[in-house]
Amino acid sequence: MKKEKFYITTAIAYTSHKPHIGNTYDPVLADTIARYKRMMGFDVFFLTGSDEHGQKIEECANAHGLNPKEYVDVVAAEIKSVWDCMNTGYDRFIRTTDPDHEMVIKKIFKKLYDQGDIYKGVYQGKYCVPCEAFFTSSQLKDGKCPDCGREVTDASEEAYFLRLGKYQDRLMEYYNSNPDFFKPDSRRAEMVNNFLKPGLSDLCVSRTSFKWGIPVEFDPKHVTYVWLDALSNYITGIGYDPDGSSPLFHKYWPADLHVIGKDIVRFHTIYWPIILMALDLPLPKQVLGHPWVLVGDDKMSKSKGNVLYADDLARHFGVDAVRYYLLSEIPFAQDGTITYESLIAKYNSDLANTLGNLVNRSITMANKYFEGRVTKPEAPADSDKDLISAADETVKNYIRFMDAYHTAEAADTVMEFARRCNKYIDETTPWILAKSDDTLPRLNQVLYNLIEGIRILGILLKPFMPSTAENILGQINAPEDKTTMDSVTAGFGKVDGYTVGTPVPLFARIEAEKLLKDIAAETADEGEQQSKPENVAFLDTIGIEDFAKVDLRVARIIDCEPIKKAKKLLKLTLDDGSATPRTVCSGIAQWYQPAELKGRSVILVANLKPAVLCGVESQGMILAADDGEDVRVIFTDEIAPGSKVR
RNA sequence: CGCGGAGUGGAGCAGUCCGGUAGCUCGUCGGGCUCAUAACCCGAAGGUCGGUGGUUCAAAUCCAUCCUCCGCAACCA
Repeated sequence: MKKEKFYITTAIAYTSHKPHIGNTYDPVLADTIARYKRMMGFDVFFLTGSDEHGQKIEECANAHGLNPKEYVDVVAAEIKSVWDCMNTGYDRFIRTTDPDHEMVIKKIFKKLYDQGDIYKGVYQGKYCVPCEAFFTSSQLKDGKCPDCGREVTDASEEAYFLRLGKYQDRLMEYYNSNPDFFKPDSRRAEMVNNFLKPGLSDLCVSRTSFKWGIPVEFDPKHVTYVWLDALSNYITGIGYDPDGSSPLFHKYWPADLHVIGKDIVRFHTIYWPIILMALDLPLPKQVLGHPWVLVGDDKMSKSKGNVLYADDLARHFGVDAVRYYLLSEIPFAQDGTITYESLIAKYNSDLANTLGNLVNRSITMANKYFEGRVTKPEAPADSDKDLISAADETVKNYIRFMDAYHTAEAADTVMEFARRCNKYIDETTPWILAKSDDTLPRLNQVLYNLIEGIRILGILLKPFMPSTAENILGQINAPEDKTTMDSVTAGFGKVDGYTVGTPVPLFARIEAEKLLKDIAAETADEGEQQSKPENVAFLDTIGIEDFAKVDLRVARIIDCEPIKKAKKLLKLTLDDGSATPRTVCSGIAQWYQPAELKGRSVILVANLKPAVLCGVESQGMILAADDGEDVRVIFTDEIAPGSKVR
């Protein structure tokens, strides 16, 4: 029988920095789904990789004194090693700098251009300078910027655009006829309301402002801009070619599942399908936009010092424990959190106590009472029926949850059965059965049921913890053909007998206090080198006359209030030494309360062209230091308003 | 009035569509057991299900309204 195919992908990781545990969730989740599908008999292709172009890479490379290619080689290798460390069994790790990818992107660009889906646009009278945004004439409100209502101006930069409007109705139809396209479904409304209903604006697919990208062949000033380049990895990675694709492509496309973070759902459910429609290719069947992994209540950030890396965690807890944590503790549709404390708690209770101890005590008893040998009883005892039906239920529920990609519920189901097995030991009291020869047959039966239960656990855990599963099945010496999903769906009691090996604890219990102390000591060492600002390239040298054009002076904050509707902005009223108060908007609301700013003096850029932000005119800006995560306003209290800053 | 999600015992979550004794894991306390990794098993305490008002014999669940948090969009001159 021909196997059904299953093509699964992850988002490709951006090569600007080493991926943290949140970034690592994506490939781990996809890997688990891929392993599950393989186990269920699918012919799986699993693609992951790295996204390596763009201005930011150019800047990062610059800051490290490397050329972009040298830089991405280093980071891509780092990403790959983290993925490998987490035991992700991908079939290809594609890099957007791979020659085959670059070649095909050029062809795609050309093809879409030739057929009129990509056109060269010029920002003629449709560019709002303050908003730094491009608008098509249909988007303008009374001929003015729809965002700020100001005049739009001519701009000279040209770029290529992908026509999206043309495909919008077809996309909506696709949503409607494929109710499972969005996972979880709640993302659908967000996309339809925010983007489809207002009408799609064309997508900019080229840039001239930086060089590190795939050149547009027929117009070398331009490089391909991120989304066309990055998204296309899903087809270039398996051999798409406008001039004739590989057998691999014909076999696996369309993708069955794109596993991505919720922040890029928009690109995968709007732009990507439209690119595919333009290429006349079938659309992916499902997009799973998973939530984020937070540390405590916060997003991970360098300056907060709360960044966790998968390889560090794996060093302390083992790869499988980290995988298990991510898969069982991150909810399907809500952000989850990870901390050392919660990881330790989960590790001890689920892995060491419930699962590890069950395996250990069962094998120990088999060795102690029967020298490792247990045989299949003739018929199950009445009192065992509950255990056996629990096993069957577990398998059924597990499959149901895994088919829906609800790994946390599936893991829960597995642990529930492990607990049921532990309870079974108390119910049957093997140590009492061992005291009399009369009850030895019953003892054999009990242990057989236990080992059989452990076999099922081992198989179900394969997608979650590959090496632990192998370890479990190895310790009970499960016959090769009885380590498959088929052997489990066939029902309980399909092994004739076991000769178990020596018990080796799967997960040693962790002493929380001690480990936390060690980790604290370790991070303290690193702390000194940490909290470096994000690498930003230095700008070209300017003359003093250029600097002199900037009118910097001291201003006192006489009033300060938040701007409703703007999360980041505070509205400052300044005394700049002149008679009239001046209004300035500043994006510091995350870091400063209005009350703590009133009365303080800051440095004002006084001759900056005014701009309207969220409906408030801002006449200048104030200076603040920004390391990419944290922001500190520069205060100059004690100096009179209006004083010159040089 | 931009769009959407969430608020349930100390913690993390389920239950809400299709009203009817509030459930799970961890933690705490008490007990049991000794095969096992101070593990395992049983039991108990702990919640006016964000507030208020309404519909109903009956509301965590339906309706209205308010509060708080989060994401997307906009916005860091």
